[in-house]
Amino acid sequence: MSTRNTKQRQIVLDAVKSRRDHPSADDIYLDVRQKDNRISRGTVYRNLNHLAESGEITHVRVPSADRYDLRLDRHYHLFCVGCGMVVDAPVPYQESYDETVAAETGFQIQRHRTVFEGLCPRCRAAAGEH
Amino acid sequence: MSTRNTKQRQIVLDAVKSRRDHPSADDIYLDVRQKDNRISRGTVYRNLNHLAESGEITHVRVPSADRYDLRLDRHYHLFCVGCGMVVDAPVPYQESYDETVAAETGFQIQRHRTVFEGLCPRCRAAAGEH
DNA sequence: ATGGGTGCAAAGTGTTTGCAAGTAT
DNA sequence: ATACTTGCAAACACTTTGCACCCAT
Repeated sequence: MSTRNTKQRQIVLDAVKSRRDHPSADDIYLDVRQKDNRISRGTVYRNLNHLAESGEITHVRVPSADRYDLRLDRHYHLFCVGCGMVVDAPVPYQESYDETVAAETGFQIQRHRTVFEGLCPRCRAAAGEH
Repeated sequence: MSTRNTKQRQIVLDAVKSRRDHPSADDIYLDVRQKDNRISRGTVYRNLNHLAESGEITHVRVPSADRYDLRLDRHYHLFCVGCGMVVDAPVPYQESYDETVAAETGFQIQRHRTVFEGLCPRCRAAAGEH
């Protein structure tokens, strides 16, 4: 056997699934501590890695700290450089890119990750009023 | 005045411009030490940040450590998950995405970053021979 | 029973920063 | 002369890990 269903792993998975805002590992840690205040950060990180590797959650790379996502389909993200908010991007994953790049480079492509950078409406307004 | 041409900054810029392999800050630090063995890591990091902000070099976000690029036009990258090698991707930057996403989300988009993940030919071969 | 999982704390990585001294303008 | 820069080392933020104990299978 190589995977066990521990109480901690389940709590971490539930925590990710109950949020729509692309939480960081520390966000999850804080949520998880509400349910069981003896879970350690190490356990949260280990389980997030494990769940992401096994495909039960998705891991999103953005500046400062990685985020986690309950969506399993491939999609892009927007990152607000003002406040760090992450949201899903309304453009489809371009599967053809992976084939094109593989064919032209000889790489065996697994996926690509796209992150749009800019200011969310709120931060834009805040920046605008100088 | 807000920008000075120090010997250190010039050496860092030259170091980035003399490489085609998307070096990390530490790679640049090591190169730079060949020319002047008193330059500190802090100075290298500060100058890389400064040069990237002023648009004289480009900064590439990939796992483990950021890289720097002498190319100034927007383009995508490939990252080998086996050896960490970074190369330019042979697909064009999709400017229309930025407009679409801005229009649909209300974000003020500055750019998007795309990184393809996979195995380079060498690592693929190494993995293949099991 | 057995080997993956946990809690804890320490150790890593990569990067930033406070400070006093140095230097480009 | 002024204020941006530097070198140094300490501090940071995020994440991983060694170890002894624990528990799901």
